[in-house]
Amino acid sequence: MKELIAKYREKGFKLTPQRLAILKFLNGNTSHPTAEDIYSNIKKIYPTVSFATVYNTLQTLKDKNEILEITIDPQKKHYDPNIKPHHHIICIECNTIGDIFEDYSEALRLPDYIAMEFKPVGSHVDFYGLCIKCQKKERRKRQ
Amino acid sequence: MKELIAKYREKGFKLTPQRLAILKFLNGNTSHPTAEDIYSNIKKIYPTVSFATVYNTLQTLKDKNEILEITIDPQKKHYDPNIKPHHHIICIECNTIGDIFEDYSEALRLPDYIAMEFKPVGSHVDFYGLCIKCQKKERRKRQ
DNA sequence: TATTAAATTAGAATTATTCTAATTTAGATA
DNA sequence: TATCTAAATTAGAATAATTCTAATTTAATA
Repeated sequence: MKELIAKYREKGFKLTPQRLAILKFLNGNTSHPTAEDIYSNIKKIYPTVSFATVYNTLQTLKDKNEILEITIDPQKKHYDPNIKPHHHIICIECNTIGDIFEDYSEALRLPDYIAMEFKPVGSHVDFYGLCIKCQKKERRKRQ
Repeated sequence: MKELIAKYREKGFKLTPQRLAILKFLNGNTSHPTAEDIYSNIKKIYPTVSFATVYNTLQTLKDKNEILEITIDPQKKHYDPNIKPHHHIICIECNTIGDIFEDYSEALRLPDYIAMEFKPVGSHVDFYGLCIKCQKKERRKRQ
């Protein structure tokens, strides 16, 4: 956490307690929280925190390339503090998101006809499926 | 268009003029319209059409597997009448979406550790990049 | 310690989407 | 062809996610 603080101060971040709480919450978090998730967690410690602060901080972190915004859930955005390029799988039942650390970039070549229209800068694979919990629920239902 | 009508009537669709206009608009459309795009287009012909009708029809079409909902633009959903599985590339400047007809499924194997947590049912690749128009704009800016 | 640019806040505004409940209508049936 | 009814349409309200506003506070520097 010490390094975290040093790191953000270095980047010109003004380190407020709210912001620090958000950073702490995100640090190493693999649950892909939404803004709402972050807000309600921080609110426990700083009951006056506002959504604006959460969104502002997320925006700043995005701008500084410290978090990824994940567009895989049709309902809302999720955030991921792991900025190493990776992919995701979302459960079509409960929307749980899992991380996939696998480099598919070699295989993901664009066909020529589209390379003429777009210059790619990156790619991301959305897998969708059923998480283990929802698989079990499905099985129970079917019996 | 004749077949289109027959096809939907077969499926138990009640064919109202508004709905028909939506079907017509979507048929063969590769622009990945949003609900708003569809609404404003239909409104030209049926000025009293409501968003509810557009969303209802989209929902029905989704249920009947006649269109795909695309979650690639963080701002809103896009719709695609091409239900053949394919992938997309979105311009990070103007949000234009292009289709990529390429089967990557062989390459997109899930690593074991995640296959234990999720049973995959599908996948979709989001490419992001710059469309040709925005590439040109960028070049102009840089000069 | 004073200064100030940046951050926080409550709450309003905006945008996308969904819901409601009254009305209309397509298509089946008599 | 007229009647019936379940399904579709509508205006507008409601909801949910996100962004904006403008007044206030504060972290970090000088």
